[in-house]
Amino acid sequence: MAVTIKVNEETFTPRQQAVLTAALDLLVENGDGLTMTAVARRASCSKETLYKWFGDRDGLLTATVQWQAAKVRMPQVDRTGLNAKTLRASIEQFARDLLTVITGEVSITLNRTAVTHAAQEKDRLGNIVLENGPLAIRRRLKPILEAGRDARLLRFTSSEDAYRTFFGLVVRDVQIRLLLGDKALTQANVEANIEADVKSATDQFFVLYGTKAHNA
Amino acid sequence: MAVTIKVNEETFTPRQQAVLTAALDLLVENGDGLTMTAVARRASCSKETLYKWFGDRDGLLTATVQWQAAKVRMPQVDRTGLNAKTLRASIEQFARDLLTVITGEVSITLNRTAVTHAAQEKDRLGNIVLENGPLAIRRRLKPILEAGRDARLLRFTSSEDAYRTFFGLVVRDVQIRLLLGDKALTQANVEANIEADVKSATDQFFVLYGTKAHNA
DNA sequence: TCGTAGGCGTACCGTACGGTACGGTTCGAC
DNA sequence: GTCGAACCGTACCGTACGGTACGCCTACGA
Repeated sequence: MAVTIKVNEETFTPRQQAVLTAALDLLVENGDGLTMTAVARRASCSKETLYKWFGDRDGLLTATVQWQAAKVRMPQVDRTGLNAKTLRASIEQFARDLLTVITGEVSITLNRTAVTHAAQEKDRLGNIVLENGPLAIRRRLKPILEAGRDARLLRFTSSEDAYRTFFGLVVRDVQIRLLLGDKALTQANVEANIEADVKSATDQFFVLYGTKAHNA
Repeated sequence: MAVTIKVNEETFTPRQQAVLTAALDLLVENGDGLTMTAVARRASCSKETLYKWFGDRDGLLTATVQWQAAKVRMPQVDRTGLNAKTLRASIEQFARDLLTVITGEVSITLNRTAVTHAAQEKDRLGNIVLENGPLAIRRRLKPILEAGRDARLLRFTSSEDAYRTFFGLVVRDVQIRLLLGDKALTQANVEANIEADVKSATDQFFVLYGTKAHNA
């Protein structure tokens, strides 16, 4: 099925990006109450322009989500000179990036929008978010994990399973609770605990998948 | 802040339950395209009756979600005669229940609805879903975990952390992918793997939190 | 038998919003 | 200077939907 996501192939003009920014801002503020009129007013452009550029409301929404989601760029971790210490540092970095992203206001908004979209038999936004979120991390993490295995620092049969376990250990119930608007999880609250959670998740991951050599 | 959720205190009449069933069906089918007219037609009742019974659209939605969510009943596990074998069986049962629930069509629908709702500054549905989903499991699992610790079968400092790790190991990225409409995760696909996932998650949980005595 | 309550079906109202049309303005090309 | 393209602002249209009103039917108690 090969979901192909066009990203920035045809870059948006600065003016268009300003419009997308306005759309995202409204999305973050008012949730799904995004109306074409509101975007036009916020971006000081005419509705006609919106329709010319993005086709229809869905097109604008898709462009916004795609444009924002593509901005999430996980720092590349190099796999040269891999040893127990650098491996752990890399894993920790991935955990940190993952937690930082999913707890961000923008990510929450995009995920909510995509979930709402998916509730109407449309999976387009969902795919975009998946592709630029979890799957992006997976693409980058897997090679690291496999390098770790090759260096006899990790042990697993399926790197897919190892990745998903990592995801679970890091994310736990944080994302779903944030998406559901759990008041007990304030932004500050979560962010303050990120470092501890990162450390804890990494530790647990190494307990499950590390070899004896991993804490050399 | 003590979020109190009234559940079935004032039970719905059979007729009302029929209406709620109709509403849920529409929710599952059409996603968020739930209109009062559609519910009225489906339930063969008048819109006026809907408004008399539920106040407004939000009230109907809330009643539907609340009523359905409360139906999710995790089988009670007794903590008498706790030993390594029964503890493992209990944990496995929780994992199975959790996975079964979150992969169900109804649960996906309710969660999507609640997320959509949360995108509009309303956390009411989110709280209901949280309360009857993850938190319900937590309430029932924690005593088991603590009993396991008392019996020196488990070791942890915070039962809250232990619970959340359990949640992560079991759910991993399944729920968010389902909510986002990931086509790669079909219902059948997931359900076929539940048993393997349950076993795997339980094993990992015991590796992390079990004492030497746990596999007696 | 009559009155009343509950409820069905339908018509109706108001509004919000997606989408279109159009006049007016800016600006660059020639 | 003139033309045209791009675009702003606003007015406008059609429709979908939340919410209300009302006429009619049925059941039931006096």
